[in-house]
Amino acid sequence: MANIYGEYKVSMDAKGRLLVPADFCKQLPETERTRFHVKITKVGSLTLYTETQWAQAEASLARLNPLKAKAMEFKRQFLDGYRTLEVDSANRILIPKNLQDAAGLNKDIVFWAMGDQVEIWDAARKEAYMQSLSEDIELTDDLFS
Amino acid sequence: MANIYGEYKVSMDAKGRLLVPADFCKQLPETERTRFHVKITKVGSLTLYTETQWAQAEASLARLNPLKAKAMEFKRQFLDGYRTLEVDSANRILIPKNLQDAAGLNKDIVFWAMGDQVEIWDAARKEAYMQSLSEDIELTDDLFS
DNA sequence: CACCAAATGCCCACTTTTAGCCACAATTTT
DNA sequence: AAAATTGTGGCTAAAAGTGGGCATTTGGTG
Repeated sequence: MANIYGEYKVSMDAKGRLLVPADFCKQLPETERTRFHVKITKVGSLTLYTETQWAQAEASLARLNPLKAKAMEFKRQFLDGYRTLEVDSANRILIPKNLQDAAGLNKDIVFWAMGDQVEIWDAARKEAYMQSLSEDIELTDDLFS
Repeated sequence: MANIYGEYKVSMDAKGRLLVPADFCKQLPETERTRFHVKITKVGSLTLYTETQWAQAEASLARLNPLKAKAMEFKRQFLDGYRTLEVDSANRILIPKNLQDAAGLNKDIVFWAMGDQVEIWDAARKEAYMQSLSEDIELTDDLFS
């Protein structure tokens, strides 16, 4: 999977539709441009998965042992606030109300591709979040896997 | 990677395009002249990466452990305000609006190559920044790694 | 189970932005 | 001083981005 990068501003319309930025889209293989998967994150944004990325996540979930309570709890936690989104004829995705609310989305939205990870943020909320990280994080060995 | 040096004045046009100074360009291998990577810095300028430099940064990012919150925070901090820029037929790069704003770019811009690091500054802002460093910084041992 | 309101899908039309040119001014080289 | 290179600005067609109408579906409610 080629990594994709970039921060793109888009505006959400009254119906909750977001344009998938053209530059962003072009970085994806043709086949990955018509459907996405989103999920609420712990930090108040949405994560966007491509079809392939989601397939991987799904495969992991499938391997969980259904007889283990903890495993099922993990699954519920992981899938809380998950949706599949189809891209419309004008290259937009419709964000369901509950996800809009969870991520505090207003008009100004940021599409943020960070390699293997894509996030959708309310512009103001991202601003605030970045502020909260204000001091520099040191890059120490233990941050690597 | 050959180090490159020099400070070049360029002017940004109404569309936000910056000429990549010819002298600067010539110091780069042919293959590194068609695409650059930029990122907002903490001091209010932009950092320019060549393709190879970026590839290195990317490789480091890829090694971060996605399960560590701190690591992901670092990643977000690092990639805040990042974009890939293509060079146009007249050797210019188009600086996206949000980066222009973040770096306070007006008409007079400075391209500043400092060896392994290239920065893009608004001329006035650089002036002010250099002023703010007014007294000499002593070169003590602890400044080395 | 019939109704209503909200949410969604689908389509079209309009506005804004941008990529890709081209022309030319300024500077340097021959 | 002619020619080549470098730097600047602007035009235009095409693409990107935005907004709204209306039909259909969904889910809740009396």
